[in-house]
Amino acid sequence: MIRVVIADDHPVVRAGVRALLDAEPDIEVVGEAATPDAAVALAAERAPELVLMDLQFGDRAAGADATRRVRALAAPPYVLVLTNYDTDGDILGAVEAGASGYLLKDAPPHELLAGVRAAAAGQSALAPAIAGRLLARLREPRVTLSVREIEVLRLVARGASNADVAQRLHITDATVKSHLAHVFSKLGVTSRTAAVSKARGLGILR
Amino acid sequence: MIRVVIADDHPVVRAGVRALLDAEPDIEVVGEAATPDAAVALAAERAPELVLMDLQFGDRAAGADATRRVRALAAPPYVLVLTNYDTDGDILGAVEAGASGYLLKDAPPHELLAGVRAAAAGQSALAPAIAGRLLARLREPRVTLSVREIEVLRLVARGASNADVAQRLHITDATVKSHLAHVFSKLGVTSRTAAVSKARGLGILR
DNA sequence: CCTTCTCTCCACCTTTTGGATGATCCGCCC
DNA sequence: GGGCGGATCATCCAAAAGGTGGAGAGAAGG
Repeated sequence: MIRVVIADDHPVVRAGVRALLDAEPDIEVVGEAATPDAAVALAAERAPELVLMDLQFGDRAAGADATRRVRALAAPPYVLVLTNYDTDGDILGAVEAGASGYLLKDAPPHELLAGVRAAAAGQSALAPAIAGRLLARLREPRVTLSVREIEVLRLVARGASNADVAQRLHITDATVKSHLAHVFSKLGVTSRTAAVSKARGLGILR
Repeated sequence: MIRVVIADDHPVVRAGVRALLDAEPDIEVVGEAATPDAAVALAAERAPELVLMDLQFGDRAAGADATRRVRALAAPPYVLVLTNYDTDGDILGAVEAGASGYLLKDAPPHELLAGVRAAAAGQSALAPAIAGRLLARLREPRVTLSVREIEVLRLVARGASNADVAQRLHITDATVKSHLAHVFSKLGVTSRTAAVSKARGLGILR
């Protein structure tokens, strides 16, 4: 019997997953959590084999953090991430946090069940679409922006001009341009708007 | 007995809504649809009192269109929109398409049930958070971009220069600038990046 | 200790973008 | 038919953004 805890802030989704899992003779849902904190507490208390974790709690990507904390427990259950959207940043964050697998909510039920059984057995369960993305990511040279560069880019993404950014960060606009030039170079683009677009796609900006 | 059709591309969500509704003695789920087309067909065939419609099918906001088609049927069932995100554009589109109500998937079950019963009775069912947004929107002067303007803005959002846009749309860059000038004016901004940012916030761009 | 990075900062010059203004054409509505 | 808004283009000018190059400070590592 696979004991499962469901962590998702959407009651509808919890009910759906529970309905799907309860119909299986070898799977038992032993708890539901609506918040990351509750998820960690439940995982510690009920000691399930598996936690089905949503990545988006509220508007935050707090699921990755919760995954990390669950995996840090004394007898860590496996964590299977279940989410509806699939930006590269989310995936990477979840895997780094110790998730055993990554499924999309629009996956057919049999795929969900297969993922649960695989994860509970200690195997990896990646949705095919996700696996492809991860591989693509590995092939690409890792793009790392410095803290300052991200700071600048975030302001730019909100529509700030170089002068705005300079003022807000207490630097000259020449420096802002310099940071942006580096960002452009790293991202392989030639304009601020393109940089923002690409950074979004890479999960650097939300 | 309230007869309901569920339209959502996520099997998990369908199972969840069905589980919640099936537990009620006065509600009967008479069909599930995974695509907009299937939703319209089912609505015509089963003649439910109510269609619970997701807005996001795949990556498109095809739910609004499906809502419109359902409301155009001979004996139109009420449509209750059930979605997880709440950008202003989506809300407005759904209401304009003839939706009786708008609920969020993170709403507690009793709110969902209340919404279903209200909508089936012909009343309006708006989640409080949504109602507030709509009011805020009404206070603001209506921002409407023309098809062409959105087309231009979408390319700009991907990092295209004026020349790129001009080439892709087979117009001169003077025209591109003209369109963008109008967009800036309508959105109350002075730069392309700010326009993209604001348009995203308003739900004009995804 | 010295090299080598990275991050931060800045100045000069060129290209792109935005602002202002005006004009033509077309489809739609009263 | 006249008015209106959308789409198209043009020109001129000012401002913002991008390209290039360099310099200092501190961390990493031989």
